[in-house]
Amino acid sequence: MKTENKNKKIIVRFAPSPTGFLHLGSVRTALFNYLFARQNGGKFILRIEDTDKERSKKEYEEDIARGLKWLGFSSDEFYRQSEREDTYKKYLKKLVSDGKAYVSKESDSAETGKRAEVIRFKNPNKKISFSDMIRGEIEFDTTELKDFIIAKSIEEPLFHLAVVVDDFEMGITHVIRGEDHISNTPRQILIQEAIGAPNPFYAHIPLILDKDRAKLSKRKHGEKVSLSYYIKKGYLPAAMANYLSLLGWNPGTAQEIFTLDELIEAFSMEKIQKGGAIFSEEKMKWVNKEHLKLIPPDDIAGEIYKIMKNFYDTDMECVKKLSPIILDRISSFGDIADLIEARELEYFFKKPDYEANSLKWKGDSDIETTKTNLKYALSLLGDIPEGQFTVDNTKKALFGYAEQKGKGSVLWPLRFALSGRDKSPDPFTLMNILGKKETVERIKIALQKIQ
RNA sequence: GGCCCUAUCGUCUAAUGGUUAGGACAUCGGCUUUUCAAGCCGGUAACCGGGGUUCGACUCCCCGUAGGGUCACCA
Repeated sequence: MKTENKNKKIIVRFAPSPTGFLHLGSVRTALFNYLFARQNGGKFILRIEDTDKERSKKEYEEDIARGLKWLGFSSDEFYRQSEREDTYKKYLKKLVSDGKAYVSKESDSAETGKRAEVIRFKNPNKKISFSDMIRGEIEFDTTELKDFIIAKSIEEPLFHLAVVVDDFEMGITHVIRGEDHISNTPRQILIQEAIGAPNPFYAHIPLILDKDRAKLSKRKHGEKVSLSYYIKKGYLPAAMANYLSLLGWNPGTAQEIFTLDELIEAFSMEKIQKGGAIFSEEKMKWVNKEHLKLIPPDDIAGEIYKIMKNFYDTDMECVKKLSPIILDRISSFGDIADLIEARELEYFFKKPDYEANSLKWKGDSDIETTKTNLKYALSLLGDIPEGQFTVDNTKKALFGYAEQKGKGSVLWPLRFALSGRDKSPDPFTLMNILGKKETVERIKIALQKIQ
């Protein structure tokens, strides 16, 4: 049954229906199609399957286009099925006149609201088998499919007819789609045979599953199945593609972090998994963080600045200092807003407010020790010139004393005086960011609080 | 329920008849300029069950079991 298209240019298509926001499963289908096309110098076609006029919405089509653009999956051709009805009509007419399809009178249309007449495909009732590139030989007995409906009327084709006609006319060589389409394949092959179209190669990729091992569905999981949710969360397009590629595929090496170009290079159909894979936001966060590390520091600072300036009166110079400690604490840009909301960054912009008792290290018996240490630290810091408040210099100045008196006893009060929080970066980093003047002021305030 | 697909640590996966069953995420310990975060080091953790085939099965075959997909005038 295999068609002789080995030497032809590879042409694939991503064919979503605009009946909802771009779904993660669709994104991965698009990704595999895109990678396969680009790797083989083939064509990647985007085809909007909007034959269902009731459910198709322009905003969903726009969401699909926006998502693909964001991911960087450029398409070579674009089609909208709603604009190709003349073509389907031509095939439908031919099918009917050839006796391979017929207009069927339906009963009980009055109660169900369904049409009195539809076009049914005349099922030859035979066994259909095809070789799936991922699963191997699959056989169906089409008898149970009966004479299935291929169009509501000569003007209104349905899914199976439109798909087969388009794949034929567009010269699709490989149909790469979700496993949920396996059972649609025999119907489509039947139609291919009826219109004299060659059979494309098929590759049915496993589904993306939820924690309960069920298909990721909008109904059950809401916005988390939509790409737009992750765009909003500040994930990187390359990380998204990277993580999704790892769901149901592996490169055959230990490499896990890939740019899109590296993915195009490494991709292979043979390495696609057969079983469904559970989506893990945890691992995706890790992949995103790895991609974050690949970005030049100044670019990261730029992104952070864009977000920070909405909350604090700050400038690029300040953000560049803050950037490394923020990067350590986020896995996507969306986490920055969370950090700000949790007031984790507030003390960089405004003097902290806290109880004097918090300054005391848990190992010290009384706050007098805290006071002594803070005072002495202040004097040590005083020797460092204004512009040279680097991590190294402050460390050099304080460390001997800290080791002598106990690191916790010296360093904790210092850190707390600067941040006012139980959790923060270490005092040396804090001093470097705050600068000498602010550091000295905050230590003096701490000393006053103790009295 | 019919038809179809699938089955290795909690999760994503490697292994293409011979391995102490490997890696990654998560988790748990430890380390670090004694809070976090990040980083580094280490630990726990898997071949669904039963039959074959074979000198030898995670790997091949069969039967179970479990999970999933699909059964529209949606796509």
